[in-house]
Amino acid sequence: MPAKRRARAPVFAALGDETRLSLVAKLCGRRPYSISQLTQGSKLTRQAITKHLRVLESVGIVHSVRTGRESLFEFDPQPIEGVKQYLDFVSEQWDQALSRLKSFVED
Amino acid sequence: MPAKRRARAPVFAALGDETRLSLVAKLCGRRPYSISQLTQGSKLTRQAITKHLRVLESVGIVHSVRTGRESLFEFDPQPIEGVKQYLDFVSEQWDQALSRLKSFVED
DNA sequence: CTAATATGCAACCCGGAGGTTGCTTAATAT
DNA sequence: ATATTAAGCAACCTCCGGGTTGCATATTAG
Repeated sequence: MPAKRRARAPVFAALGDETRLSLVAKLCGRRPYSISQLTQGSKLTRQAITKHLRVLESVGIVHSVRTGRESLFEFDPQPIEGVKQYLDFVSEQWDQALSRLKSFVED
Repeated sequence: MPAKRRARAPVFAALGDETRLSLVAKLCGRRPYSISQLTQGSKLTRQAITKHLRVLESVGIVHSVRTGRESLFEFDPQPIEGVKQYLDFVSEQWDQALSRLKSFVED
């Protein structure tokens, strides 16, 4: 279980950036976007966006396929699901702790 | 909505570290821990642990109360819940995208 | 064939994150 | 009264993250 926790930190870290969060928001809603498309509207450089995409890719939130002269990025849900499980675990532990406290006070 | 997303990046970032994840895991399960207690078993210095706790505190995942000569840290669930909402949003968008793709293919 | 477009690669900058050590101060135990 | 124990503060170090610029390369448009 702590092994799983260890594996999740990088996913959280990858989500810990505004730019990457907005990339995820775009990619989870529609099909593949090219790097240029994802750069449109951003104040950042194409290279900066590329770096962010590689970070997301490194933890499996996204994957890329090179087609012709452009590389298309697509969302991948698994890591997000994993991380949600961890958060559910935390919430559950907390609820149980509250329950224990409550029954202790009532005695 | 993008304003909310902006506010969530720091929470994800705070969770994007193994040490802090394990601190959260401890704190969400039982009541207050002092800094010394949280340092027990860790290979890190008390000061390092303190810094991590301050990071968690800065995004509201945890709060501290000074009692006597020790300061006790306690878990706070709200930021985690907020972040879960964001992840649920992402999952939902993705599911909808899949649905649209499916009905497109079926036509 | 040539120009334009989409990326990749590498060097470089800067600031902050994660960690340590050393010293000080406050509270409690003896 | 004194020794311990719990923390806070500050300086310092190293390394990586986020960004940029510049140049090279591969596709595709005309």
